[in-house]
Amino acid sequence: MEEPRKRARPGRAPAPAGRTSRPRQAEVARLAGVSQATVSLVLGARKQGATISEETRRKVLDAVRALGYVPDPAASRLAAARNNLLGVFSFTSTFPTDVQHSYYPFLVGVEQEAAARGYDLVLFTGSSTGGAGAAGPNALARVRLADGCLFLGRHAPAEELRRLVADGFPVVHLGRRDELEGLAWVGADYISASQEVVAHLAALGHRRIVLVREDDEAPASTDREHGFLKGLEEAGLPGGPAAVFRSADPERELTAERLRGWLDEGVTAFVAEETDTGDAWRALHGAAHFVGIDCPRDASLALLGSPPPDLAEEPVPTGFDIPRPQLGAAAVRMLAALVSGEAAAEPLVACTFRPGSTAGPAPVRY
Amino acid sequence: MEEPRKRARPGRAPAPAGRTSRPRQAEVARLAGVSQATVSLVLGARKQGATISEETRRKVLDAVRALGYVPDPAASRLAAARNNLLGVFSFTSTFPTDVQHSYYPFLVGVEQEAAARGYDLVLFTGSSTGGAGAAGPNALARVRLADGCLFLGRHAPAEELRRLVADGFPVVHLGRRDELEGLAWVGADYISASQEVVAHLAALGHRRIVLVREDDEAPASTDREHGFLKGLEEAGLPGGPAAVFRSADPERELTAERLRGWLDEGVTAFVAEETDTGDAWRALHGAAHFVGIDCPRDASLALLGSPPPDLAEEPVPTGFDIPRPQLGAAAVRMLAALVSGEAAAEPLVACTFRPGSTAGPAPVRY
DNA sequence: CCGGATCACTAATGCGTATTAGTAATGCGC
DNA sequence: GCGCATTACTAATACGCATTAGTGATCCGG
Repeated sequence: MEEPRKRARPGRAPAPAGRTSRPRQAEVARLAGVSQATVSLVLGARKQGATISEETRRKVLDAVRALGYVPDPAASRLAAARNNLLGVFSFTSTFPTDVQHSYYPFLVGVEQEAAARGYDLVLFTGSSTGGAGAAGPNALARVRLADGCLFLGRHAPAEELRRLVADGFPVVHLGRRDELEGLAWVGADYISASQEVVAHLAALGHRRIVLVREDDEAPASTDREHGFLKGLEEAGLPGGPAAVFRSADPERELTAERLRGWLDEGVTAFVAEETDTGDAWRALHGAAHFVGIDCPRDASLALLGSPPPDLAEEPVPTGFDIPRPQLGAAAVRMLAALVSGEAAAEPLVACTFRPGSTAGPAPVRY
Repeated sequence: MEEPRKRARPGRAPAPAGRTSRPRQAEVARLAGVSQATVSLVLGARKQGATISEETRRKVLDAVRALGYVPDPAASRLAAARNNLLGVFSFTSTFPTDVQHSYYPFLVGVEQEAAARGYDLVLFTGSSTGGAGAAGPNALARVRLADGCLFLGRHAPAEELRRLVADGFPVVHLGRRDELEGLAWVGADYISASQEVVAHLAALGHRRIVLVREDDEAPASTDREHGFLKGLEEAGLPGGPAAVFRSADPERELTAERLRGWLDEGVTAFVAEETDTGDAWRALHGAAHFVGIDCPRDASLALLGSPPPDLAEEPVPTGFDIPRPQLGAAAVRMLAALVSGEAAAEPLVACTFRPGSTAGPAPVRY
């Protein structure tokens, strides 16, 4: 009878005998007198299924301790088909030298929430993807090594994001982003927060309020205007285009004369939006100062967001704070939900009202 | 004839058909019309062995791009290879709410250097209690997923670090750490920097200089003292215990009287070490102010490091800056060297002398 | 035109753990 | 004492990639 030709065994070269490598589940199993599968079951502590006798469990755990067994994360993650890695992508450096413009406040929340859920974070930057893979149309390909990815900043290229989303790769954008169909995002609820600020002013007796905003169409701007107008309506105050001033260089600047004009018309409160540059607030603040307004007494000011760093020393503006850490945490929650296929989490995060000291009772007119 | 009983096939449940999962090498191979092994060979670009025709290589790479294939890091690691990931582990939160104590400045350099070398960073958060890594005795096990790991802060548990090192896992500690045999580290060269500051003072004519330090034995402290004394010796100035003052509560505080005493003895320059709290500098600065010293004229002050944030507004102290980003970069270089088995890189990073305005010519004594 | 060498690839592993089908052993009801 | 459940395990995968022995094919020298 023809003995089947003994095929040689390809594959990995045998490990060098010298080094005592760290123990595997197989060694633990041998020592405990059980099978490798049993060791895995004892250690896994899975919710359902297998039942293990108390004695076996003890034997296994003793062996684990005796050998100092530590599971190999690579193997665990491979077998579980889950890396427990969440990507964090920012097109610019995640840690820019200029701390002011960094994503630091978001990362605080991202890190916490990720840690709480047992995820580790992989940091990708525009430059890092250039290292491993070409920075071509597939610059974002490398993020696929994670189970899902969080995108910071508005510079994430739409085409590539679309591709990831289309492939079913879990993606969450930090900051509202509606133009991209199917892209999950989390953002701050500027509408409610702005509305609340107006309500506050109205409660203080202000009957005419003007919003100063910049002339762009970012969602963050339109949301604030929306909330502002909603707040006016709710309080039964005059809204409409007259209540909103769009500053634009050089035609329409927020001049001292313009401010005086408003005051003469009976406007007693002014609201500025927050932008990257803080220009709206700076202009409003500057004009008010120039005109010589005694801020909480003659007229009230409010800021829909936080002041720019250079104005941080001034009296705290009435307005709201964007809870950046919570935003980061919410983004992680949503990403985790997508990764595990659960129902999507809440995309909007509430801002917190900041009383500040630039708003007071409306001046009494005789 | 008895057909051998068709044994059912245990193992993993089939993947849910709905979701298009990330592409595998197998899919790439199918698309390119080659075997999975060929894909691996093309992508691996290993030094020796297999030769691949130019055409096949092109077909494979095209397929890789078309599918957006990215290797699974866990699988790569398990197959005893690299995954181009470097871990960053901090026992405390990497992004603490308190920005002052953050590792941010280091991370700036870490990220840059890692990106430049084609590595991505994985943030392993030590504070993670739930989820994947229970905070038990094996909190550090997760880092083995990466090719190597950088440890920040002095809280990394020695036992676990020792274990990693013993297993030959590449580890670099940011900050000197001699007590752990075989642990690689990078640190700032406090000795040379301190010596340089003393040399500067000596060149300005100061003949008696006193070091004010706190009463602990951290390497950062002893190094500075070492460099200080070395500087004195080099300049032919009196050293010995009398030149060093260890402040300790409540017995030995840096009082105004003590300072006056030194001045009377002919001391014309004072040097403080930098610590987490900045207490040494604060005490020295405060006492000098209290005594009414006109700083660069009556006596010179120097700080071996950077001032605490609350004293940042004061005149810039003469001393040196710790180049934190460069330290981070150096740590990555060393880690990369360990990972690739090259010769170890330089562990010491030079500090940069900061002229400042608190040191001037020694006052002339008549 | 045949033996050996080189080339270009593929088949068949192994890495260490998680999962699941299967299987003895025991308990239980009637 | 026979079926049926339950309990407590184990055998046999699969996960995705790297590695290596092997296999045709082609080339080359004599």
